[in-house]
Amino acid sequence: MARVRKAVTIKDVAGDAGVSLQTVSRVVNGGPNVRPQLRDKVRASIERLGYVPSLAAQRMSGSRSYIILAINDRERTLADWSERRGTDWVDQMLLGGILTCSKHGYRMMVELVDTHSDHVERELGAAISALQPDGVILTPPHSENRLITELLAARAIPFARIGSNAPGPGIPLTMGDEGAAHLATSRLIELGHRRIAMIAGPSQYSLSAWRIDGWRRALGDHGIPSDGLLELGDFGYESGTRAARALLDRNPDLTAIIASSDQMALAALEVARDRGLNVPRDLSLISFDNTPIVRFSQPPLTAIDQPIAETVSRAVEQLIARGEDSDSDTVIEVAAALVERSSTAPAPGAA
Amino acid sequence: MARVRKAVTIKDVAGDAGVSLQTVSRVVNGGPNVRPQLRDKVRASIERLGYVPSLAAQRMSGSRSYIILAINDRERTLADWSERRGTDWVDQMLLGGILTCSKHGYRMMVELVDTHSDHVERELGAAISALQPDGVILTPPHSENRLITELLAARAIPFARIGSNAPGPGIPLTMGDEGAAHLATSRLIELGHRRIAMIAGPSQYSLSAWRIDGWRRALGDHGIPSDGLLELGDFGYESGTRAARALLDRNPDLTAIIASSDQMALAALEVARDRGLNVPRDLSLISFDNTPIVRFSQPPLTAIDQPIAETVSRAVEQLIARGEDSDSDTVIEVAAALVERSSTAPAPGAA
DNA sequence: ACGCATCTTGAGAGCGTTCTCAAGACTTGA
DNA sequence: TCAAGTCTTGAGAACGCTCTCAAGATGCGT
Repeated sequence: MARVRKAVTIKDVAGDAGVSLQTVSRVVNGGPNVRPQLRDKVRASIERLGYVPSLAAQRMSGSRSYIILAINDRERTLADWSERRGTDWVDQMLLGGILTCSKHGYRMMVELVDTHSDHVERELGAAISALQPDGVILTPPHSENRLITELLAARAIPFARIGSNAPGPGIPLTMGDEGAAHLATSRLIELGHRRIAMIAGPSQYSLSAWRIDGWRRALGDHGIPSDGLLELGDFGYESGTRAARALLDRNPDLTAIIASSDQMALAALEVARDRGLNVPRDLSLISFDNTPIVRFSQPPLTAIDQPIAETVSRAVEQLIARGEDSDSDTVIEVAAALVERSSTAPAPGAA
Repeated sequence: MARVRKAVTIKDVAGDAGVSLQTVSRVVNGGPNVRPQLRDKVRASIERLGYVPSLAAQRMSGSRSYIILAINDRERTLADWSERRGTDWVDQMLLGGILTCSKHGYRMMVELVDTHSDHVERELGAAISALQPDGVILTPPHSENRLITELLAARAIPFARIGSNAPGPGIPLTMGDEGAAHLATSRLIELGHRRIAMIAGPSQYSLSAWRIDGWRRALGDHGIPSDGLLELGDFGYESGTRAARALLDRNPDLTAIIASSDQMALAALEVARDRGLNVPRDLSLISFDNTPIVRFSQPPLTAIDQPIAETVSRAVEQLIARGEDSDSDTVIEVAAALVERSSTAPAPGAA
């Protein structure tokens, strides 16, 4: 019926150590002015009783809630999830976030929000009111969603925008998309490829443009034209199939494709297989994301590893460190790396 | 500096609607005795002001925290994650849980606990003290970890044990492992297979034994012996490689393998490929889990879909519905399904 | 030694909500 | 019409913590 063992409160500790609540609170929060002798005594009591402050009570009195909220798009996440496609952003955010949060005594909560319509304000607003998080982490494409950023700014909730380098409220972080695309493209050029196509993401994502820029720049570095070598997808498998077919139809001499997501890359892999093209012998493939699925395809794909977890981790740290005034103009950039597996090889007929 | 727009509290609503705090509280919580006219008035105020109760304050006063905690093994999760193997249990728990929680106004939090050593009590205890969750969900093998179940029982926190059918405190739920293994094995027998091996999970998992039982029972149904056809792994890729090799070495006439995890199945797939065996022509393969990675292997694997999300969802519902006294003797069983893809085919030389 | 600043400690209020309990309004039955 | 309920509403305490502020203890310069 009633709780068997009532939770240990600060009062119990105070009684046990023979001091006031306030002193215990100071010790717990690392307050500056406590005699070492008393501090040790209080610490011993805390240890003995197994006292851990109640998050709820801390939130009630102090200003902090020790909660960082990660926002994800509900529709997209649920679709990916129910169709067993993998929900990498959510996973990476959760795990990257949890680790860094717990290092600072914080917790991470994941919230799925319908960011499509004007439900945003209602849903995100409700989450914020209920949780009163100390910070919010936004991922593309929500990082640049005016409705969201303005809501957060209006409520004075510190937030990080991943995948955005635009000025404005919040802390901007990027994952070096331009550089990563440049790196991947350069690597292919180095392998002798000259006809290198790009299956990019949808245009409402800034990172789509950055990746296209990086690809174009690498080609330009070597005076290679990019005409007819660009297709847009929506990161999903089907769009990858369509894009790969169009690219291959239009460019019979194509020897390499860079896809802006693992799903699209795997789709391209299947299109190639259907057409009797061997990857990597006839066609090299590089994908973006490096989620678990590309490790087990045949062949395993060379991929740009999106450092989502690390970026989220950085975001969490910034949010915690800065507290209230969290706006920043300097973009934090976490570099992406190229993980070479077996879907890339020298261009056919190249040295 | 200070919050720009102070959060809307129940007091604001009370003022706006011209009633007492208590009445607003009653309306919010669906209390029984409020005049319809007043209720509507209060609701209108809530709507207009965009009031959402503070979780922290609710927890402070009422008995509930509206938080369900999902426990996962830190070490295992982090290993799977940092090596990009996929963290399916965490994903499924999170998403299955979030959906059902939010349907009831609850939230789900994921906690990584070092369940290896005696850190359990410390870490889990701390999480419980800090969060004071209304319920905890345990997954294998922690569902049967005495240290954990006793800690939860002692603190009178309702909890669900997924993958456990043993008596004891908490709500037991299983995913029909015996039946699923029986189903998979029967299907292979139906396809003409007679030499069907099993790569099972480690013995500290009850579900390992259940799956073995189901496999044996199906073989027994048809008078087929199982000698020399069982290997144990640890669910990981490397263990799958070892097991598949041993099995194939020992049984040259093997035509089918059931693996107790996707990782082990993919390992078996590679072992087969190395030995020049075509899957499914020479060797059929069925895995357990049905995580995203098996959809994109070559060939895509036939798999038992572990209904983790649905099971977690059921667990959440039970936890919420039962409240305080959550012990149950009747095991809730969520059935697993067989998803046929391209790694299964009639046995070589069969009709 | 004295006055003043600084360090250390504690008392009391307040955070937003729900709980308990009491008071008033409204029924119902005779 | 009156007594005895039942509904409806509100007042005040309580939850566990941190904040503000004040008081006592200690240290410093002269």
